[in-house]
Amino acid sequence: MRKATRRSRDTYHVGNLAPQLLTAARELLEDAGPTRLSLRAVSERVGVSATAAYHHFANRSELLGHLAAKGFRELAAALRQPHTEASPLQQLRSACLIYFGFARKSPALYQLMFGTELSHEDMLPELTQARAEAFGELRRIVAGMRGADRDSAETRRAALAGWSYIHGLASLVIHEVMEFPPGTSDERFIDSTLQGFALLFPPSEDS
Amino acid sequence: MRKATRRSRDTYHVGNLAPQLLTAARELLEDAGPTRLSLRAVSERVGVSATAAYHHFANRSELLGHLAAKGFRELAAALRQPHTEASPLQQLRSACLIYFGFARKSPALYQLMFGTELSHEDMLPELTQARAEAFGELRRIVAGMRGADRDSAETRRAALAGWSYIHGLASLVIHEVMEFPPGTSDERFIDSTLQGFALLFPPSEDS
DNA sequence: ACCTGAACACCGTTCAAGT
DNA sequence: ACCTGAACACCGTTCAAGT
Repeated sequence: MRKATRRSRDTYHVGNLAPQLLTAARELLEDAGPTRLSLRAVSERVGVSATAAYHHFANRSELLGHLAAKGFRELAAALRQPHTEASPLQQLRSACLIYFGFARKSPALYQLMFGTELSHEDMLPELTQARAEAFGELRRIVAGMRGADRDSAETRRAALAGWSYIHGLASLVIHEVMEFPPGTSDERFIDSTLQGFALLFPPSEDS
Repeated sequence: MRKATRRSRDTYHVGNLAPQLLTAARELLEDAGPTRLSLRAVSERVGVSATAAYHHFANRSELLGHLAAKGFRELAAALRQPHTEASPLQQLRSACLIYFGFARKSPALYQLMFGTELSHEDMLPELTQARAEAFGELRRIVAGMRGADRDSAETRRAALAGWSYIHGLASLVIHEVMEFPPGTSDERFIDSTLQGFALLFPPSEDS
């Protein structure tokens, strides 16, 4: 007989509850958004009591922090492409596309990574490091473009400028502040705004 | 005798509850952050019942929407400076400083304006318009810099690129993704990242 | 017209208790 | 060691009722 009830004992003391909670949270994240993602809903999805999570995470913030850290690691991995021997501008374009695509594919995760939900007080070391790793990839790309040292102050500045630009653009689009032009590809959109920059910083044509 | 109790009847039927709620919300916003700002706390601060707000706003989202709209109007006003007859780059620098200063002075308001808390479904027309107004100021500034038409496609692209950059930079700083270098002025910081851009887009020095 | 109080369905989090 | 259930202090929101 033994009906498989909802509160199945299959998930009692399984031993790997933490990763299960994380993947459940990740699944719910894109539907609920980072603000409305609730610990209770995550627990219920796994089939576990509402308080079980507290034996694996200090609180909701910490679970979210692990989720964000995973996001930064994925972003870093996506950016860790082979050195294509293309022109500097092509490399910049390519990195922008990867970054922009990541944000567009997982907007809620991206919002979590860069948003208000992360309690900045007790930051997970894991998260701080994953974030630094992602920024490191940006520096590596920029250094390659310029044929310069990855850790020089100039490269850092250039990478921060690039990061600001692409993060701002992705942010404006996924928060629907700017409408993403319907019927346009990511490629065309990135190219268009990259052109916009050239207009903003005229390559010393007159004067 | 007539003690002035907390639930004072002074605030019963005053007639201007809506603006009072708005200013109370604005006051609480920077302490609580956009995510944790609660309608109940706002009502309590005004000295009114928890449900009174529903006679003036459809729900929490709408109140937040009005707050954000006010923020965009303030930002637009700050940007609406007289045309200083300076070099294009000086004008860009000046606009960036104003924008960056706004975000740094009211980080929670800025996060609300560009964040997840705004239910994008039923957007207030007021908010959409105030936002467009702010972007209009950016376009005006960029058009002035380039000596071009404010509504041309090129100016729009350049303005969007500029907006992406400064929004990204402000966003990274106020969300504490990038540490704002301690002991540095906004001026120095903006100049430094603006230089970073020059490095990213080399002014055609070598072929 | 404008506001209140009780009520409902949610939250995060704690704590004693169970296995 | 790992999980549960009851409980607490919060939420947003509704609705009938008061002025």
